[in-house]
Amino acid sequence: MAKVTRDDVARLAGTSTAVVSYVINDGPRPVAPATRERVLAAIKELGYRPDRVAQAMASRRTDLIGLIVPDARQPFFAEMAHAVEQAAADRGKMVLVGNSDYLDEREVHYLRAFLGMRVSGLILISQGPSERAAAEIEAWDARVVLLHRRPEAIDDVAVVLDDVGGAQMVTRHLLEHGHEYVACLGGVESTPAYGDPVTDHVEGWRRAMKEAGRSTDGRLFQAPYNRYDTYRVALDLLAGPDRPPALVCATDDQAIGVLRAARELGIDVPGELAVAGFDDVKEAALTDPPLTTVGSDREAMARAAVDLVLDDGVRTTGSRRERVRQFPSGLVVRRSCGCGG
Amino acid sequence: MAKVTRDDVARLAGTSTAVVSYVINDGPRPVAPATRERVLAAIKELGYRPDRVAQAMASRRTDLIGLIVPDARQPFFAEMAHAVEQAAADRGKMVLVGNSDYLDEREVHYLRAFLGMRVSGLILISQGPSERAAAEIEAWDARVVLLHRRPEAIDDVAVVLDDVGGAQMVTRHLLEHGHEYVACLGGVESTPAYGDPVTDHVEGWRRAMKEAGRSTDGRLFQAPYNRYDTYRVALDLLAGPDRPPALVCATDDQAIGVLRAARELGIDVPGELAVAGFDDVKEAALTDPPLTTVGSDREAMARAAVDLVLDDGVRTTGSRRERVRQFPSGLVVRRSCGCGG
DNA sequence: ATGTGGGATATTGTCGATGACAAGAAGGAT
DNA sequence: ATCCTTCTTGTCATCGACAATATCCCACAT
Repeated sequence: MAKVTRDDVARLAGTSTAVVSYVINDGPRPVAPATRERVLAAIKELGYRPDRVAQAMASRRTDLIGLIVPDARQPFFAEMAHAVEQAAADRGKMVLVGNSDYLDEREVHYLRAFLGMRVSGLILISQGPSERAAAEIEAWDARVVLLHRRPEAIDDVAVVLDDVGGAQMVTRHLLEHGHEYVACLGGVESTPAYGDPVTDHVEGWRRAMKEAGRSTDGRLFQAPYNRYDTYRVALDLLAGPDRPPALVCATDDQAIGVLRAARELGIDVPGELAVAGFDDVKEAALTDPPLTTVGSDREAMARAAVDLVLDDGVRTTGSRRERVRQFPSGLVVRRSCGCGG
Repeated sequence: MAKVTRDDVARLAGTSTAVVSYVINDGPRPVAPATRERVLAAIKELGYRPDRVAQAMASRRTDLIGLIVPDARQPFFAEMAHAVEQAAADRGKMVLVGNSDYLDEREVHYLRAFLGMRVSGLILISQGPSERAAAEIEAWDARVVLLHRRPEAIDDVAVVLDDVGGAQMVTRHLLEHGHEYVACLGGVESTPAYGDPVTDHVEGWRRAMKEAGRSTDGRLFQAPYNRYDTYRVALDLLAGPDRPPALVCATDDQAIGVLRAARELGIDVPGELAVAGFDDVKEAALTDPPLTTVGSDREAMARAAVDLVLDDGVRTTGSRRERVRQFPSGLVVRRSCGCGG
């Protein structure tokens, strides 16, 4: 079956090709109702679908938004990606998702690929220092909005959470339960990265500990960002001689790994070990015990990111601070901290 | 910064535009080494990136593969999507992922969108009867490979698992543990769909029960395909008067919901209730107890799907049967069935 | 010298739409 | 009737690359 083009439609409708275009994306010129009907009928009869590639070519636009995440298999990113898709769909845009797999190289790869596809904007949940990504963005003069994480190298508009405040909040909460101290499970990055949520979580924990007059020395542990590796790390940590009485994790996924390890070792949560996570992924409500964590309005953040990337104000001037849109985080109390029952 | 086009490169390198193309995708004509060097230098100096849209326009090809899944937030689909991405990357293709959210309308939406973007092929993990999808595929004369599920309406090449055999296998295994009978937790579809894995799982369970001389009457239950809803359904099911001694679930995600409900109710697994899932998602190894399930070589299936969609033989003739590539499933024994410890 | 073969490079039509601009038609005012 | 408006519709250059075809250049055989 040969491809149906706009010319075929025009021929059948007895009009010019321009009119067909006018009907399709109503504008830029008005079309007489009768003509419109004929064109519509022809389109339906032939089963014509405009070729998006050609449209993009001619109009120099697309209704695509690129979204790059570290790993869409992780619940948090999956949920965030879904929220972005929804927000984009509400504005008639489609989202292309790329997984960087926490690799600089793949991040740049997708950046290039998406930009080459002329996406109308890019939302980036970055990883690592991202200097190469920054260079790429610069080279293309691309519209980019950073989401969730804000690498120092990339100076674009960002939509982030109050990570420090959130972590401080949970830590305080755990402290209020009367634990002698609260340990922290952070990430594995060697160099604490500026603008990194996990780094901020650690900072929040530090502040809460300090204001409570507790020392943080030797109480910060590290684990990868996924439940599987964290599970292994936690087995050691919890089986060791100085198991902390309470532990705040930088992400829910890590907390889930910890919970699993605790069960394996027969450690009662929250009786013998209080645990808290961060992110409030859907699954946090279904762990055993349900996980106390820090939540945010993910839909609102996704919407903000989409709006920023599509509307003005993205490449506005202003200090770095002013170009960051920070959302509040809220404590989600469940049972893993020792509350309720 | 104005966009750098191929013409700019040609000008700087002092050659014609065609030569630049020849260098970029070496061919179809040879280029003298010296010239190639000059072109390469010019490309680097200008930071030139070929415009993918224009390339697609002119060459009538893209290196894109569309993948439509019901919901990428579910572990199984997320893992499958990842495997497809890997397989595609190995062949130099990029994957575009769309979520149908189990809606016919969105399935067609993505089908249209991807086809309009001239993807070189489509891999479809379909849902529902998909008549509209079938019509769309027909209209575009698209290269489609069905993965995981094979709706009756769409008669394309398919890559599937031996779902019946797998379910039969686990059911037998549970039966061998000496349970009086094994109940089954299937999906919620009103009309059992042809080519649907879950329907096949139920069929496998039925066969295993029959060959063991057990009745299946009143022993088939239903729940949605995700852990959250299944958790609620399971609370009722397990708290009821005739709780089954063993339960095979149509998916791991459901089994995880069941496990959670059992814990909530204080029912020991596998002591008081043996549980098995299907899919062997990564998480199955980390549940408590670890989940006995049915696995498959996901990478091989993804590779097969990608190969089929890119190579010949896709629209080959042959009976429906012959155009289905079925992979074997294998029992993954862990502890939720009562084995080991 | 002249012809010739073939590798390297240039020219150009094409893909399928968009949208600026030109042009045509219809209706109103003078 | 003639001339403007105003509303619709048609023409065509354009987007940025590909690739078929044409052309050039030069070594080599005759």
